[in-house]
Amino acid sequence: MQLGELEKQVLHYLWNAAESDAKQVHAVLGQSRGNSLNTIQSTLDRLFKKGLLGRTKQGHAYYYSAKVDREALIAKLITNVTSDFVADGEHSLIAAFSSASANLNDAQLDQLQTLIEAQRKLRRGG
Amino acid sequence: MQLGELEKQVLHYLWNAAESDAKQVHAVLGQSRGNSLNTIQSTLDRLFKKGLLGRTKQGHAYYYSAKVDREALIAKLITNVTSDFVADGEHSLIAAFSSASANLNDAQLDQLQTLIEAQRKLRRGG
DNA sequence: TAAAAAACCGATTGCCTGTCGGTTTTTGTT
DNA sequence: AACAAAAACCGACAGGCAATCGGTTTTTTA
Repeated sequence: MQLGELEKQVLHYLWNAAESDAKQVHAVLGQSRGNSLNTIQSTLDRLFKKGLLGRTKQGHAYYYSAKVDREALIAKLITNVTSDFVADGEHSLIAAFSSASANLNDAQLDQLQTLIEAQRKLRRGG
Repeated sequence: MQLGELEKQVLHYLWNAAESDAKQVHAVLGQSRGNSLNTIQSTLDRLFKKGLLGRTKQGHAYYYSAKVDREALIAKLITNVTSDFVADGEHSLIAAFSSASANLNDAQLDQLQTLIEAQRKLRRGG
């Protein structure tokens, strides 16, 4: 699943704003980019069809909100883009880590360590 | 940088085979897919232009070989696809892990832990 | 130097995002 | 119910990229 520039901007917007209708998104993004309201509408619709946004009709218009948060999207994109290169049973994140660990600095390594510890604690039931 | 299906297959092939010319790649991949030799040639050329393959002329034909290994490619793809969603100083893998950690089983958690440890060891110089 | 092999060029198809105009449907209001 | 306004929906076109080759040029080799 490929994300275009406008699609990314819309996602960013919806991660920081309350659920919005096309008009509102257009007021913020479309204006500066010179897009028509229709363009924003199409983009919202495409993102909805991709499962990245949810929507409910409120009053007269659809209100859109992000269905996946930023972290989940990142995880999803990583899985998508790497799945053809990781073996069965191998978790893409782990494969990814083996590939990229050298690019993490010490602080980031610590951070990951902490996250793992937190996850373990959760599983121990505490 | 978007990779097509054939491009991925070619990369896979070249990770496991000695450097090959278009003819050889075609013999293995093109045959089964019903591609013409030209198609394979174009694909090799595209991958070369993308910097993913290297090539040298030996005898009468170019011999191609992978210029990036699987792990490096995975890392590159991850960076590409996530860069618009991670802040400066943040690493996409860590963001991804925050959201996906719950999906890893205990063994995978251990595996990651081990990889981190290995990376630390490397940095200590041993 | 001529035949064979390979490289290179250009064109077409198909898919996806961006972009909207125009039409239909929905909604809210007399 | 009728109508105007708002929004959704449809369809079309442009631009970019991978896949796909036919055909021509260049390079090799015999």
